[in-house]
Amino acid sequence: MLTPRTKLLVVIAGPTAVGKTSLAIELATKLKTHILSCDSRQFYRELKIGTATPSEMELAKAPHHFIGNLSVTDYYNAARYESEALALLKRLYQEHDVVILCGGSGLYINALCNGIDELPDPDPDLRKEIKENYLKFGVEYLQNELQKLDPIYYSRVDRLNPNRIIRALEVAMATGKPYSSLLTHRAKPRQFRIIKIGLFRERDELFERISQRTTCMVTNGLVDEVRNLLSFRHLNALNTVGYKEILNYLDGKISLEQAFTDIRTNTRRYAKRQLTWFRKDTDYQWFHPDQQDEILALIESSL
RNA sequence: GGUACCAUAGCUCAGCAGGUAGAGCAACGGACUGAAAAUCCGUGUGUCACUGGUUCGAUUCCAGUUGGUACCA
Repeated sequence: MLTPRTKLLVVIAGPTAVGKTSLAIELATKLKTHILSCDSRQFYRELKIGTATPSEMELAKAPHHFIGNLSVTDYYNAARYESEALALLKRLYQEHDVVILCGGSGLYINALCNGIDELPDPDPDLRKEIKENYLKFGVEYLQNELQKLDPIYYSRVDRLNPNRIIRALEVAMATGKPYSSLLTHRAKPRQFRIIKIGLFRERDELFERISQRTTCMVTNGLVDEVRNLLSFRHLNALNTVGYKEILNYLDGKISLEQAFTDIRTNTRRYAKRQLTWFRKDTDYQWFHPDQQDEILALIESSL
């Protein structure tokens, strides 16, 4: 008796500039399948150069999804990604046994693999109001409100992180329930199996690649890309490594040379945070990006 | 060649009237549930250039050596 073949999601994750894109394309070509990008900034079609979005040539080699699918003016979040990616996977699995998820946004990868709790999207007016009070009365205001509305979360949250508390407050105010009571910390069941592959390079090697990629972005016209986005500078999508620094330059706050240096530094820090995130997920099996054959063998043995 | 000054963390530099040292930046570690390339927390990582001398004790004082900078030749 034949058992139905279970579908497989291959997660290719790792720090920025490690070489995820080209490996994913190679794998997708060999497995004749699609790539779901999971990069919270490559969603935005206006952010191309500074986010190292795959080139037209690369995109042509394998079907990609979630690249340039949004405008910087669109609102988006990890929960939406979860439902959209799940819906897309359902379709793709009708014709493919394996699909590749490729990206460096840990929260979004988790949202797809484990699910994210059902919480309300932020109400912009409410968020604005809380934020104004925060700016007026400081983080103590946030802490006091949280202690009243959700003492449990208050006891364990990082109380100096305004974003965390603002989110907890807006959920508590919108639902009338403590934020902590809505978090299940339970993984949602999935109709497919998942293998997680982490890509790793020595720090020196990674930093060298970051440095070279930054030089490349500049040559490819990053400054012009940012200049064309000046009217969108207040949007969250522009709060991104590569864009913030060039904005500082265009504002005359720093030299162009300094902006490049800052991009390199901030990209290294971003890579470090990504590594911290992925390291704690013990499901990852780590490979050097050159170990394509080993990775392919692992995937095929899982099919 | 002479004179002066300098040599302390990856970098820029404090400091010690003698009791083995500390800031900023960088770096490193961590947190993370609708902002996540975001946001936030933590950590000094050192042959105090080298070799001697004085001293109970030298990174600190003295001499020499090496390297650097400036000026004079």
